[in-house]
Amino acid sequence: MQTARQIEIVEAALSLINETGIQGLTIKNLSKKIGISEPAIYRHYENKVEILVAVLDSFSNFMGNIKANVEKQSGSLSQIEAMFSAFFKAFYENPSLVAVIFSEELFRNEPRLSDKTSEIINRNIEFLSDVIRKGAQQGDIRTDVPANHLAIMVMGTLRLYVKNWQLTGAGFNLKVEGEKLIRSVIILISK
Amino acid sequence: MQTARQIEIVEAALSLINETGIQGLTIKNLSKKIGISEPAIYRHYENKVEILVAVLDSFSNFMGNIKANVEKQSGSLSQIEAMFSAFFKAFYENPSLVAVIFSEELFRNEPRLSDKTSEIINRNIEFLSDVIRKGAQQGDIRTDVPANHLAIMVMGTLRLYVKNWQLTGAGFNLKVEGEKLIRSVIILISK
Amino acid sequence: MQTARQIEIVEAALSLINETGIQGLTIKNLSKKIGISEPAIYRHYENKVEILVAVLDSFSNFMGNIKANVEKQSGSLSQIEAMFSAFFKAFYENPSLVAVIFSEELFRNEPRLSDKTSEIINRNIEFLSDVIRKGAQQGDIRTDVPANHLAIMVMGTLRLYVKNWQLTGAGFNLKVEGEKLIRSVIILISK
Amino acid sequence: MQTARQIEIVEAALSLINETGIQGLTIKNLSKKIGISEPAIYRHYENKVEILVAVLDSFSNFMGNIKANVEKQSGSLSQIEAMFSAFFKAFYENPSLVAVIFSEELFRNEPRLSDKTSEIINRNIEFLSDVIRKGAQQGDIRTDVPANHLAIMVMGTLRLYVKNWQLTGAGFNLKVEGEKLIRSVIILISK
DNA sequence: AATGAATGAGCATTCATTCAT
DNA sequence: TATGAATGAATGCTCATTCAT
Repeated sequence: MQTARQIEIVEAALSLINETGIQGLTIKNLSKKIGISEPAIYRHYENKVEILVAVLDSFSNFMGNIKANVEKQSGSLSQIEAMFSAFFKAFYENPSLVAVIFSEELFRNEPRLSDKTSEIINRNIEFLSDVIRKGAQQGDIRTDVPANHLAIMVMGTLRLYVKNWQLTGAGFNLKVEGEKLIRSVIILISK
Repeated sequence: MQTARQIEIVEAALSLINETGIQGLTIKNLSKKIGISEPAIYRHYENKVEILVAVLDSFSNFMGNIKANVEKQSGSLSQIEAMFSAFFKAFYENPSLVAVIFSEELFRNEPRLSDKTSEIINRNIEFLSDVIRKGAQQGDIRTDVPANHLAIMVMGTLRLYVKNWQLTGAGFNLKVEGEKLIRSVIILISK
Repeated sequence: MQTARQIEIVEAALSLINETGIQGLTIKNLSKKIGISEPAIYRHYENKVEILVAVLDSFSNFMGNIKANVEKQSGSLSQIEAMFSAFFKAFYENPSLVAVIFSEELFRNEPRLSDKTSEIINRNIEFLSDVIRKGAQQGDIRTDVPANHLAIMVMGTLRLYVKNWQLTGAGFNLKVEGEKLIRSVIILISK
Repeated sequence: MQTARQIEIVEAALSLINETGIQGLTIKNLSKKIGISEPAIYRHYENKVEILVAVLDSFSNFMGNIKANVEKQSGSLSQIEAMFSAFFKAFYENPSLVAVIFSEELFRNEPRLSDKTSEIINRNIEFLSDVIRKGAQQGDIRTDVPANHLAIMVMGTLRLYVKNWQLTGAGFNLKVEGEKLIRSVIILISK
């Protein structure tokens, strides 16, 4: 379980990553943002890597929640639609998350972080593959293309779209425009 | 024009990024790799940002070359196929490039770098959109989905696939497996 | 008088010094070893110096006990023999003590500690000098060499031998080998 | 070979150890003493341990020189006498060395340093044992006590005496009083 | 008697960059 | 064209100690 301070630290880290990139996530900036001294941070997390692990874990949980909700939907296409919607909504409301999902390059030096990162990506693709496979069995999704290829396409589309949104400085309405993209994706993978 | 030393520096930077991530690209490491002193670097590039600009420029040129070749192909689907093939081949033979294409997160602090980065991404999507639009006009590519959506899907698929290849430590044959993915993509976007 | 907790702290400090050197004696390590919080330490000792003073005092007491027992022996040579024996036995059974006896270098900054340290050394030499002087008067110990010189030799021999034993990682049997050394020392100083 | 700056750093380290103990040997103090910035130190030594290694090496060389001179003497007793004399003279003129010879306790955490330290001690005892053994063969030194015991006694005497001199704050004339101690030692080990 | 939370001061080290040669 | 020497600013982290509870 996380203490209130730990949650506060993770949130501060998240928004710091969002504002200034991972490079800006220093213990000094973190402590300044929270309004405590630098050593105080170490009372709550053993070191910086542990904080990033917590950030990734919170992101992982957040993903898990989305999936849990998505699975309640009936029909694979509806599930994928719901998944995209949930993602876009979450990123729209909490842009900090975008920075995390694309921080893999920065975590490369620390095995614990890079492992967690690729684990998250793979779990998402795995999940999507399952959904698609079921949809194919039920006759909703096309079968002339392997399910894992479809999964990569769907996930890759999502990622690039969100990334672009971030690069434009949230220059378009991710929720609204995203809905349109979803429909295009659905058309493409439907039988 | 670039001097021999400048090219050497850019190449060293590229392979350093590949081996140790952007974090490992320090002037010290760079000079050690080339076998000159640290200040000597500054004889050839004004500062570190300038080196990264040169890295991105060389990547941009490399992209331009691919596109020029691709345009010689007749038929939009063949062009997309050729583009994918060329990408996979290039990344396969020169994995350092992968690190650069996903380094956006690290360039965020430096406007010149982040601009160049998003410019590269957008140019690629733009190019793909054009190709797709033409293909749609010629009746090769489906028209029930906007061209720019298709472009994002195609480009997003490519990116995520290459990223995954990198994350697995080049754990599968990008060229061979990539060809299969191309075929799936072609199936999806064909009329 | 010392409370149970105070004794516990001194003992923990002693074994911490033995395991990791004086550098490893931090309030954090100390509290971890005892199983209480860091501030709790300050309930029992005003500060770290006070703990070290207590450690030195306990060492001083331990020395005093040895001497008291030694003085019951009749004959100076037997007393010296007994003293050596007692030392070797004590260090053998409680290697932590060795670290303390050679920690002078680290106590230099704190006058209270360095004073206590040199006081312990001097008291030992003084004690030995007395024993030797008496032995000389009784005709057991040679008189062609000043008693205080003999005392330094005897004490110096003891220290270096114990130090070596520590440096070898208790690589030989201090009690058994020590007995042989005692005999050599006795031969040398006997009349 | 050492550069002028490296020698300067080692000497500054040595005198810093002498003045404030090993605890006072920080990069900050070191750079302040030399009059350069902290990072400048790292241009000349890779890290702090490397500086301490250099300090120990210079001490080791200094010991080697003494021994080389000592071996020119004819007769084991003269050699031991000369060795003591040289030691006392060196410590008297350069008290910083005393701090180093007794810093073992502080080097315990760093294997490279603790190894070097015990190597120096053992080499000295070894050297003395050899000298004594030869003296015994030539009939100058007593044979009723093992040579290595005599070596430990001689070396231990030296160490404790020098230590005491340091603890008294150079409160007596090490050279003059030392000569007297040498004579006592010689008397004891002579046949 | 004990603790969770916090802190000022300090530490070794790294970084991009500059300057005299 | 290159280098040895240097630096200001920063980084992650540790330490002994304090304070409110």
